Amino acid sequence: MATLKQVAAHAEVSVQTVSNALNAPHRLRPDTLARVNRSIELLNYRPNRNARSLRTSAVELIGYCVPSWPNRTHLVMDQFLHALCAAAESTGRHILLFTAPPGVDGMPVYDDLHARRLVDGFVLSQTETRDPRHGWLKEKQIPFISFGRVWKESTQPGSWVDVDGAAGTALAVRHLHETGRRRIAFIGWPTTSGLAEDRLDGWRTACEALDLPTNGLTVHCPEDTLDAGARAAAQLLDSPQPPDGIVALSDILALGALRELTRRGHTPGVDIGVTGFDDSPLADVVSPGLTSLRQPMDDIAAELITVLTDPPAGPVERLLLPELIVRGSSAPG
Amino acid sequence: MATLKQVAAHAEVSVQTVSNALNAPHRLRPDTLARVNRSIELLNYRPNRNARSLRTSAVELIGYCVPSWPNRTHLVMDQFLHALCAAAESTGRHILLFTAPPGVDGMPVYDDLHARRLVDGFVLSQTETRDPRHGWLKEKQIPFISFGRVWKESTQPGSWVDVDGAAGTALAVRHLHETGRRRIAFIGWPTTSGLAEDRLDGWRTACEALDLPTNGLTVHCPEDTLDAGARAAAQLLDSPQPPDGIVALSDILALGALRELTRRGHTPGVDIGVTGFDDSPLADVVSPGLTSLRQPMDDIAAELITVLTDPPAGPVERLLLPELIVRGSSAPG
DNA sequence: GCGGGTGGTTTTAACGTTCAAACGTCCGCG
DNA sequence: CGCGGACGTTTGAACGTTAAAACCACCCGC
Repeated sequence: MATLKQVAAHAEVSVQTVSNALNAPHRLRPDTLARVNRSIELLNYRPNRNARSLRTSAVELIGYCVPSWPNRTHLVMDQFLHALCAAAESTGRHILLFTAPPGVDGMPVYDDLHARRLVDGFVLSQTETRDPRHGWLKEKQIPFISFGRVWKESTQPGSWVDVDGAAGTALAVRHLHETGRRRIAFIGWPTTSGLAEDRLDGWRTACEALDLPTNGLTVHCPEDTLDAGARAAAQLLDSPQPPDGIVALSDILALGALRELTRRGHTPGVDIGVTGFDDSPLADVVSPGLTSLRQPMDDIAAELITVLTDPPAGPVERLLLPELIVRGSSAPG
Repeated sequence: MATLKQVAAHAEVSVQTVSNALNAPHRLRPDTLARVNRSIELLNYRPNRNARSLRTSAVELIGYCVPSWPNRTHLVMDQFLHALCAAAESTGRHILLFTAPPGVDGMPVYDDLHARRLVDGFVLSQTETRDPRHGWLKEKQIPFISFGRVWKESTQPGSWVDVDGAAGTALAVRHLHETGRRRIAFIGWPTTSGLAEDRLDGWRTACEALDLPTNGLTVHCPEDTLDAGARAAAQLLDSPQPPDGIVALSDILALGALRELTRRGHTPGVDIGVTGFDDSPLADVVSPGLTSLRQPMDDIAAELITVLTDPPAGPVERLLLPELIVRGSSAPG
């Protein structure tokens, strides 16, 4: 494995000149630069990142705690990770994975990784209501950026990027309205979760803006399962004035609803329009396809990495819009 | 941030003695050790990993290329990643994520990460038929371990760990047989994929061992979607002698089959037993629950890390058994 | 012909750690 | 009493890189 020293010897310049050829090429005379580059090429030199990091004290690694939500399926994690990696790589950085206990118990792990200089900072996700990690990291002056808001706190420590769930469900409502639906229901989770409240708000606001009814058109499912979605749909369909559109908080709930509709002989997309959230791989794999709100993973990841690695003066608080992917469940072919 | 030097000054010993206190405590006199440890504690010292790696030329990081299979849903990736991280951490290592083009085009990325000493070695997954990566890495003497076999090669470069798909489907067949089924069908993929062939073999062998019929009881789906699974089930049910059990190659196909059964008024688990493969989160989220074969992720990950970080003399080739998780789709509760 | 830049290159030192060798002290043994 | 060895500790050097300062030509203007 070639080192700077060997390249320098080969190109008959000093070590520092080779270093400059890589980090500040404008400082070299063009012919020297060419000669050095030839030697680099010839010896197949690659800078040793450990030596560089030791000197500059920047490791160009970003920590990400691999999530393990026990009871919630995480169907788009691979998309997120891929986007995050790609965004990091576009700035010459990489993602380091680790595990940690949830909540404040995990903080020593974060601290240790940072103190031992394994990472420069962290990307947080799976943020929870009143997530303690943000305050802790801020306190310790460890760089981080949050994907997701710390709900129900008046002021949130640090910067965050999130998807505008309310705008998303509003988008779904308007789409269903445009395709002729006039009674649009919402299937969600209990509003103890900030995310659930956000998406519910969007649905309600959009309905009111369009003069659509909202009374008796919400069901809160205790869990995120197909059965729960199916039961919610059944409850709505059995009501005196059943809906002709359903906005679901998640793809899983939406798929459950679709199953119930099909079971009762309805044709999703024709009789009743249904939308989900997240555009998980499943949305494209069922029939009819499930209309769903895709989180703009590439934009999210790019923003996360930018803000983390090159932080502006003040805190960044950035909401991104999801995109409605229309499939057969709301507007057949 | 405290350094060895500062700890040494505080404990009134030399730098090397502090280093020894951490790496070879038996060399110190007990009272010196205690004194040094007190100083370490007091100054909250954490060794700088970059400096250590520079000296020892081992970074204790393992590269893993974040998969992006375009048309195949990867529902258990989060489980795998979590297990892999945990296994790495139990040996003081971590996982570094990266992206790379598929096949041989991605190899420069692997090479670069290794040459620049960002990683010590790699864990490969998403191995394909005649995967070129193994030979390439072996050639370059870059350490790696494969999760998954390179199918259809007589000899595979390097060590691998894999799940015994044939044993899995055989397990499913015997389970369905024990619960009284006598015509057990198989829904799979075209046998161009080694994995598909493996699981098909297991089904066939088990059926033959039990004197069960196999003729006209296989369907090969071109894609891994719910619809494909549903169509396959329909085709089987429409045949002159319909099956009373279905072993599916994937959870997705199994769920498609379940949907078709329900649609036709059958009761899965009672009339017909169905099993899937992978025990994805969905298996537990549908009703009735889907009986499925769980890959022993923790064992797989532990084995991968062990073989990679502490390789035995010869190549390791290790098949692990999946575990049958019985739910309502095969044996209602 | 001489002070003052300027552009290009080299020298020196440092980042924080570990390895290998040197060192000093104490002990047992002949 | 002196010598070899074991034990515990320190010294010196090195890992591969970059920041900062020093250096050296060379050119310019007066």
